[in-house]
Amino acid sequence: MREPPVTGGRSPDLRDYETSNCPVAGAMDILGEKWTLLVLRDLFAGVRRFDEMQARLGAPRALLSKRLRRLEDAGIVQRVAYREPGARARHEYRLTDKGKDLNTILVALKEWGDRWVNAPGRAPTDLVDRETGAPVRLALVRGGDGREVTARDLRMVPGPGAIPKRQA
Amino acid sequence: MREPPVTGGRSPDLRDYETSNCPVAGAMDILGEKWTLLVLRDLFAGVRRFDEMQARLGAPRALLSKRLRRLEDAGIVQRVAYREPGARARHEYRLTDKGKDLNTILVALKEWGDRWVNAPGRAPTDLVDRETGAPVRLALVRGGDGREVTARDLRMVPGPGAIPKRQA
DNA sequence: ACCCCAAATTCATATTTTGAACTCAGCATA
DNA sequence: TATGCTGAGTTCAAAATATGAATTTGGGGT
Repeated sequence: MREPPVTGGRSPDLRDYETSNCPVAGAMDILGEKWTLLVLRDLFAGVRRFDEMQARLGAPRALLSKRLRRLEDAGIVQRVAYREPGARARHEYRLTDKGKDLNTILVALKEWGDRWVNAPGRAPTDLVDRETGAPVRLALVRGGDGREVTARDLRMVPGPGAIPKRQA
Repeated sequence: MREPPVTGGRSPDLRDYETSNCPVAGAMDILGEKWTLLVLRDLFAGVRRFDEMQARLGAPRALLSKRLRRLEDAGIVQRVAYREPGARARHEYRLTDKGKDLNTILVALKEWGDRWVNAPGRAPTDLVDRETGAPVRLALVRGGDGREVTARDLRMVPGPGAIPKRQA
């Protein structure tokens, strides 16, 4: 009756566990509001000032303000004071380590968008190795030997934090 | 005046290009509505029926219905007819290739959530290699030799589809 | 003919988002 | 001392979305 999941083997069935501590849900709780991931895209692209971000996004100023505050509260961005010569002190937004660690999420979105949304071979940006200039991409790798595996080799199993449902 | 982006080198500045064809924006346009990525999480976990999904998510039925239709229209899920013995024909939702390719996005969200949202070392699921059982993770790899690189080695440069802004 | 079930749809109420206008603080200029 | 400018917001009314409960739909089984 229960058919195997896309990412999974025969058993155990992931559906027999609680979703309350799901890390995807936890991440989406912070990142899932409208504009938030695009704000982060801009931060990764080096945009740090409110007005520049607002102009690029076209988001309502009130929303942008709200989102930046939420990201600050979550420890993803940090307000940093700066002063341009002959202007008063202001502040800009910078990614914290927790924020920079969102990198793979943005890269994954970019790669999927490049493959399925835009015209093929017309990506507006490329990711390259800083030293060699060789293209860089996201891949699933096996711990230990660091060998690449395909999505079909992947299996999801209950981890140390899995919470079984009563009455499966 | 322009400070270097987090992911980038000295120049060219990515902010001098249009954002209209941004693949992240394109992806978020489809995936960015409330519940959508959690629906996909469930589909990856093997949930295929409307009611089971609704019960797990706690989302309003109307929304879930709307989201599934949108994912179907986008070619990410497919309605497939099935019949359980002694019941009438129904249909279930399955990921298409385009949908399965969202895998890395979900894995990236999972990994970030595991690192920053949940209690350390208490991930509810582990990703393992189907054959060896070895842990699998997402990594940035260099094309050609397939060597892993760090986020600090990464640089974003304008690609073939980059559209310069007038009057930079 | 009547009941059950999965898969929705409807509808009234809440919450969010939008866009334009307004505020605020401090430097510059007169 | 007043006036203006600029970046970074806040306010507010209208529009769009989300919520949750109740209802509908289309078969099949008894």
